[in-house]
Amino acid sequence: MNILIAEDEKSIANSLEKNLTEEGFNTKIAVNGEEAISLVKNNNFDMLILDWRMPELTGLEVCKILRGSGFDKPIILLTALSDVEKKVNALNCGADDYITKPFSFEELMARISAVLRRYQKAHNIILFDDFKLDLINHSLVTPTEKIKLPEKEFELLKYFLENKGVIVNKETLCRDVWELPFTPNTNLVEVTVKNLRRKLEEYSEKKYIKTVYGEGYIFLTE
Amino acid sequence: MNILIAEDEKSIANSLEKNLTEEGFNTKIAVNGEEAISLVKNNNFDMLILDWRMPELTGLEVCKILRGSGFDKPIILLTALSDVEKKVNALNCGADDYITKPFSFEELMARISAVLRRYQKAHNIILFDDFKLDLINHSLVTPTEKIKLPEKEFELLKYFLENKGVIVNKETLCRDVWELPFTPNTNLVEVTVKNLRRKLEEYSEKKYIKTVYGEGYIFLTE
DNA sequence: AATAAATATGAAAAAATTTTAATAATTGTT
DNA sequence: AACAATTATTAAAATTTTTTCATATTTATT
Repeated sequence: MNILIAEDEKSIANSLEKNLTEEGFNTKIAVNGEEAISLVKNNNFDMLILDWRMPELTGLEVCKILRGSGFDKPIILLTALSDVEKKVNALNCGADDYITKPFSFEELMARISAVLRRYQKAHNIILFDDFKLDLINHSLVTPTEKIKLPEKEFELLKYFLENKGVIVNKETLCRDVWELPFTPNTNLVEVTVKNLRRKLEEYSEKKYIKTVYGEGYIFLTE
Repeated sequence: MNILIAEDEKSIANSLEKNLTEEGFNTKIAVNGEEAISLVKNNNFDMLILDWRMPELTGLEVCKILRGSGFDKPIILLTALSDVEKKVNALNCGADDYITKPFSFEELMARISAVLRRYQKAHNIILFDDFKLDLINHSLVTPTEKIKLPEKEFELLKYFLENKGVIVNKETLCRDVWELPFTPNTNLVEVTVKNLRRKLEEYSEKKYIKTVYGEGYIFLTE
């Protein structure tokens, strides 16, 4: 997950970068609007955080320009000003949300989560790290290619992503993914988990699917 | 495609029914709001056309009640009144569109097409007759069951539905559905078309896929 | 360390899907 | 009606996916 932070105040930018990095995001900082636009052109960001008040090109103007050129990822605008007209203006220029300084990092994270959730739902995707699960085409989209998954592997990965960070046991998987009325006396879950693990390993050295001995599996992105 | 017409003026109701039937829709008429609500409860309509001004329960109130109880199909409100406040009110109560009398049937049809297109896109489905192609689960949903389609049959049916009423030839299908760089010297298209025809025949006596000799296939719903 | 339970792995069997190949049937032209 | 081209159908071969089965490996407990 790649986030661009466009913020001319270095202390704020660095603090945001530090906190977002700790949450598992990859971040880049642009110190002004022009640099932001240039970075967006040359990178694949999943969302933008734009400070409204920057010299030369404001965050709002960056937002307008990017939306005008077809950029469709989530944009959050940060500003010290707080009135309804500004907010309406921001949203009319294509921002997805708008946060007034000062704000807590927790609030920013909640807003980020909300706009990403909305974006994923609107586009029928589930994002994790640099991957995207395409719910329409039943494909895993990596930075370099698009792999059509066999149906059971797709369903299993989708289930894990919808239950990220939660232990799911084999009985639950048989019921919910396989839609079986009872758990069979064979290890089809283990084998399919192995096949999915193998497939993910082709594209990342991270181990996303962890076994919790005696309990089940947990999908983790950190 | 099933449409409910709630309209207390018999001549209007009958005229709408006649015209919509000629366009291939199945229609039912409710003469008042109460009957409309009852019919919605006992039928599976794909959309509603509600006259705003009916005795007792107005179309607007029917709309509010149904939306309140979770009805999520498209609703078009008809009214003789024409002012912005009424329109905002209708849309705020969950109507998808709003047409002022008098209107031409052509305009109504255009509005119906627009709201149905929006509904299908929002729900990731393609409707045809009493069927629904579920683009997320790659299933054909009939009035009685939900059939998961093998991938190639799903892709072929989706392609036909996206090109309804248009002749598509075998070369195009090889390129767009099979994603082949050239047309093979085997009859895989014919065989898959046969398989899909067979599957549709299990659920309808209508022949949707017609062969245009020497040209290709055309998917028709009438 | 020994033991048992749980899980991972590899191979193969079973099932499903797709494609190929052969031939029957249909269409259009002469 | 004869002929050729196109399409439909059938069966089987090929391929892919899913599941089963056997066994290796890991985990936890004593």
